[in-house]
Amino acid sequence: MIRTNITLSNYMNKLWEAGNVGVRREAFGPKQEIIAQDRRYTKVHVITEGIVKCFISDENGKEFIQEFLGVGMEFGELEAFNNLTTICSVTSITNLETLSLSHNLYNKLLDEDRVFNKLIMKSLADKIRYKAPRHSYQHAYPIEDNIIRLKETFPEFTEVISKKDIANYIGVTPRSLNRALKELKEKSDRSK
Amino acid sequence: MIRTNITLSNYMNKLWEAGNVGVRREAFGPKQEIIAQDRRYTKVHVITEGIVKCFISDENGKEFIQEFLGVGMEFGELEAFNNLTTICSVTSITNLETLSLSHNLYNKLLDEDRVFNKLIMKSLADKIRYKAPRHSYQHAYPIEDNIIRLKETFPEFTEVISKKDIANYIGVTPRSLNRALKELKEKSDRSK
DNA sequence: GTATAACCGGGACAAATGTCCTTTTGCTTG
DNA sequence: CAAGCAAAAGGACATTTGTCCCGGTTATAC
Repeated sequence: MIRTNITLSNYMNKLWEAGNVGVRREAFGPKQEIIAQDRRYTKVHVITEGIVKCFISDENGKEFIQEFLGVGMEFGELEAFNNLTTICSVTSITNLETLSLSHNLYNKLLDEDRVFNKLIMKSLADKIRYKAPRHSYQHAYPIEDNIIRLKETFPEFTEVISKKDIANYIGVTPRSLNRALKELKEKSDRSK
Repeated sequence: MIRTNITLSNYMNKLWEAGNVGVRREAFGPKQEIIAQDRRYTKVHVITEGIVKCFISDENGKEFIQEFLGVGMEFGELEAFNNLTTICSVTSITNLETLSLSHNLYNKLLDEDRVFNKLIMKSLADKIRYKAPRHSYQHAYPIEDNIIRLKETFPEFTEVISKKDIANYIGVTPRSLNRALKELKEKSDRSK
């Protein structure tokens, strides 16, 4: 549920420690908007500490959470390839630290640093791999099954992430999520 | 709805014409399974002619279509990065021609051919960019709106792609799709 | 030509989910 | 400690979507 990529954060830290000009450490408090949807930016971030949510919101203000990103995940990178506007907003959930670099430097590293190039290529491929089954599963199964599944992969999810965000992640309303949670609880109570 | 990437197919054709050893042209009839889910393969394909559907199926045989891929789109590439099993099946809808290359050659080209590397990087980034808003939209809006949207981006969709596939693409049952189509028709009839 | 099978389209009902709104809970702040 | 606020819970009803099944059409074989 919360994705990570330790290999990449390790590598970024190494670049930073090597004093690579242009790599900057940034820090944010919780609930800060680091990237807004439909805007242009010139930086890529790699998370070194904390969790963000990455979401699309529509005209009615509804949010649909794409992913929760943890240590080692990058964001803002898609726009480094094609100079388009962002499709997601990115907001910190916890305290956050990132290493950021400009599109220019990012592309330069991709060109000149094979290890970096490979890491980013894998990171992109993983994002694709991850998304496909998730959306498929969400469509095909009722809410309850999705919650059970979440609990399995990430038991502490309610402690870190708000109910509203979880609902937006599964793609249902908070009301429906509650209903499902209640029914799950009743079922487990009965079986005791 | 049917994704393409002409720059990539052009480049692949150039590689092929240059007699690049290991790039092979392959041809398939309609409804052939080129890749099956949860298997291992050692080839990457780039489409040079035709359309495929790329889908996940669950234990109950339900299909969820991830994308329709047209000329210039690649498939089987994710597994070249991490040697895992496939997450999607890929089946031809029309007659199909691809240029295929082994994982080895694919990775070699990524390493040695900067133009190729950049093209693939962009292609991966585009796949991510494309998926996010699609699933978001499908969740947030009723079936009817999704159909209207399909019609706008791809008016001839019913002629090429079967009803069942369209339903699986939107993530609803054929029954629901029919209902929505009927209501749309009635609405347009009334306004005449 | 007729029988048989496969394939829609759609009716009727059931189930899941959303909407709206009220109540409860827990936490912050003065 | 009380007041105020934001998040969470849930009741009541509406809407959407799924499930099951039937009847009609088209294709196919003999």
